[in-house]
Amino acid sequence: MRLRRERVVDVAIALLDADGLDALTMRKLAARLGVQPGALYWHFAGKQALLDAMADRFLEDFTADWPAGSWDEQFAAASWRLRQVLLSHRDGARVMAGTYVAEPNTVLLGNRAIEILQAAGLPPDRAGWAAFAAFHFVLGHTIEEQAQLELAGRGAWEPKLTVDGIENKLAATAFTADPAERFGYGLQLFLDGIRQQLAR
Amino acid sequence: MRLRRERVVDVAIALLDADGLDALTMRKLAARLGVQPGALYWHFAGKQALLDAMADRFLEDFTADWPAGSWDEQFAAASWRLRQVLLSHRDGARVMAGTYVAEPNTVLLGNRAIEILQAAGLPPDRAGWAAFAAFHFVLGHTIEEQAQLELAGRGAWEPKLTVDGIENKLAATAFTADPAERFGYGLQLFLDGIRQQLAR
DNA sequence: ACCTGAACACCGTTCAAGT
DNA sequence: ACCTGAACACCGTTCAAGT
Repeated sequence: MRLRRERVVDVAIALLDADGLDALTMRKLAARLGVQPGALYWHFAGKQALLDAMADRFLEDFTADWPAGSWDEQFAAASWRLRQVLLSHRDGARVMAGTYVAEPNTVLLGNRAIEILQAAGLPPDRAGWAAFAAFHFVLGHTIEEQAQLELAGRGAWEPKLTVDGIENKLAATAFTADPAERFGYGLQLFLDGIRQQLAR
Repeated sequence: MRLRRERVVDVAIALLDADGLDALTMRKLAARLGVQPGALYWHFAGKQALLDAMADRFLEDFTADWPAGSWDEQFAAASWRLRQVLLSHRDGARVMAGTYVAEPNTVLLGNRAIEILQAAGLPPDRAGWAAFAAFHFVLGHTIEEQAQLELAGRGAWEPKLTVDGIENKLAATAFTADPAERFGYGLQLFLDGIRQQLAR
């Protein structure tokens, strides 16, 4: 069968969803594929290359059905959707954060984001920087959101609201509120900032 | 000597700066301390606890000499300084990104950021969410900045400006421009967003 | 072209026992 | 209180050799 490379990514993602990123090893993956560990290195240069392929798979068909509307509606919808895609795979955000933007679907998404912002009126380079900043926010937020999910799922979960006798305000606001509400607020902050830039 | 725990962190950071995060292993650290690997587990519950302590050390004296000025000047200055601190240690941003906000200096910094934004006029919870969003931006930006430094230092560095025949616009804008300029732009976007919120 | 067998050079962590 | 000795249960990666 000539569909090996794709199947490796399929099973790797299944393993990720089941056991998490820390438990995703080349050896376990090989075992599940009924193959020797070394065989994987014919298909992928190394573990990171496999992770890159997995992250890119997350974004499959992402740009295919793109949201309609004004530039800020499109940008907001895409951001919400990216968060959703990352949340739909265990440790999804952490996987994506470790990759470099060089795989096809990732490039397509980045280009699309830049085009939206350019069409809105931002200069090309600023559009790129803004897209990057937004990407960092979504990743950072979702990594932390999933980290909380892991901790909650693994039992022991006390937010540590005071440390060394001083109040942990960041923890208090972050762990109490609804993650989606927090995400929406950060996104709004970002969009307001771009609008302000456009007004200049 | 009763200063063991602190010395472990000292040497761990020295090892990080010299060889990078991937080469920082408990066994190498133990060897450099002239001790058996197992000995480290008397001082730290595990490797992550050591990493947490290292990240918190990065922020030592951070809140001690806090910038003066209006709320946005203070916030901007603190952001620039955080980036600088992370850049001053190899893989510094990646180390900090892996930790949870529960160590003393990290908590102090988070609280300070929230207080600034609250004094500016943001409600307590919004101040926390905004501080988190800013933190995510700084970390995300600096991780990627250091990833580029690693790649550049390790030789092979061609930005891959096209992939599968399509242009990689994100890479083009991100790898061409001055990182500090990009950082400043993202920060401005963020501050503009907060000002917009305050105006409502 | 694709995989096996078998090795190399490591890891983090635990824990009885020592001092 | 702090560390040793020694083990346990793994890792990612390479590469000749097979088919």
